[in-house]
Amino acid sequence: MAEPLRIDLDRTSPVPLYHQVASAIEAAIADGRLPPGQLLENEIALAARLGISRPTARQALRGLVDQGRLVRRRGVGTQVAPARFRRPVELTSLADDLARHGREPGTRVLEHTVVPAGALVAAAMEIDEGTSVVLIRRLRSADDEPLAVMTNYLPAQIAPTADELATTGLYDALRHRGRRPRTARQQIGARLATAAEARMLDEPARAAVLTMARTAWDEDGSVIEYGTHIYRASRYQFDTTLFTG
Amino acid sequence: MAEPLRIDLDRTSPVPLYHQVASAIEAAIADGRLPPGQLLENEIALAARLGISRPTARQALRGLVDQGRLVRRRGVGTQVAPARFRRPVELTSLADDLARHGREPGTRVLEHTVVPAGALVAAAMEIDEGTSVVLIRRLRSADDEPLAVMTNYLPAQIAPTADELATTGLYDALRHRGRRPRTARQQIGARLATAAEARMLDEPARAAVLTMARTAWDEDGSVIEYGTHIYRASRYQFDTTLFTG
DNA sequence: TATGACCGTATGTCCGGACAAACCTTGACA
DNA sequence: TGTCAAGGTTTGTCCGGACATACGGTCATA
Repeated sequence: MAEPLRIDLDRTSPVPLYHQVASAIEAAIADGRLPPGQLLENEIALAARLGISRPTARQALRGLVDQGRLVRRRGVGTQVAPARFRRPVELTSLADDLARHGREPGTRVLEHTVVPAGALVAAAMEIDEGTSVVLIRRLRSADDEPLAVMTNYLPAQIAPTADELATTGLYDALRHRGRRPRTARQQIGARLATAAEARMLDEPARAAVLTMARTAWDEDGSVIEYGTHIYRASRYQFDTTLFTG
Repeated sequence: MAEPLRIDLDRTSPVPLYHQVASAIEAAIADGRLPPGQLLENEIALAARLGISRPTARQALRGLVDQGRLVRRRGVGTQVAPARFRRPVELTSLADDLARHGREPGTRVLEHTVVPAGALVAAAMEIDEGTSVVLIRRLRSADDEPLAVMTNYLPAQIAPTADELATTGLYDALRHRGRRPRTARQQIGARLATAAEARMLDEPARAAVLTMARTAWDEDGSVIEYGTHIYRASRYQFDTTLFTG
């Protein structure tokens, strides 16, 4: 322990105390003030210093341990976890991926219509065949280079407008409507591009493309989105980190 | 609430009370005594009935909520979550995938040699260039149909023998040596098969193949395996489920 | 010098209580 | 009949305390 991390608490804020503490520590880890392996002060000292109870301090630390940002050992203390054990917190969207690599996302909305759900779409969305859904097809790009063609189906009452999608990602728009994805199932495969796809993506004929089909559910367990996407395999790959129980 | 779930606690056991409670509820969910959507009795009643304090009851329930087995809403109560919220537990291997679909895995070991690590392999395995590693190349099949060509690099001291690999999966062999993978990072992409690859996989020339590069670490943070794999896109796709924190 | 017992430290488990906030239902009123 | 306010229910947050258990180092002893 060099010097203890400074944490300002606001007891008038509606944000719970434990969350304020956790956010402060998380931020310190993220920007390097707390490097991997760094030992934190112990719970008792932390609680005393901040003027909170030990259970509250523990609640803050436990959340960070659950995210894999801290590791704790009895008799030893609490330290910052190695970077590779930290689990991602959000379902990533293409916009997030690009932003992380410092690339500029772009969107051209190719189609935005209401259609009756076909058999496949209805099954994926867990609705009756023929129910009206909004179909959105977008050409996504990074630094003005075409990257993917995305086809999404959404329940009519939560679908973003074409204007929204031109400036923001689909998941951001959904979050803005208070529908936060909680679970998603995705299937990743590959095939050869059709002539039309190759043209749109600026690829040679019969190039390999990555395919991804994804269904996303919110916390109520209802489907908020189903999409089938095609990515240029020459410019994009899926990068995931997995953890054991 | 039909009838309350019967839970027997053993206060002399070294197993914490909250864990005994959580296990009992988890088992009841697993075998269907508590179906999805079922409302549990409230925390206070549960604690009183079992003779434990409310914080202890909450700790049990919180663990199950974190695993996605229960959902709670203030003013409403605690319910068993929809089935799809239950998280998968393990890093999956090909053998696991095939077993889940009831297909018979097969392995032909094409190569099993000691080689000095090249620049790419050394970087991925976090070792010095030129260090001796074991290279293993296998042709994997399902129901006698070729499915993938897998190339793995392992630290020499933990590498399974060719005989082991003929009958069991790589991860099983590593687990058998006490090296359990804890984290893995994988990159999934696609490209066209080379002529030799197409021949091995029984695919037409210039077919699309899925590529996967994976690095796995154990609980100490040391690399236990690095592999680059090629899958027949016509017969295989990656199926993953994602969750938000 | 090597080894084992001891002890301080830090987290793990558990208890009891109090108030706040969100949710649903009910009933009164327009 | 429709709507809004009130109240009861349930989980969320926070406090204070107590003892248990695992870890690591130190010190005394063989």
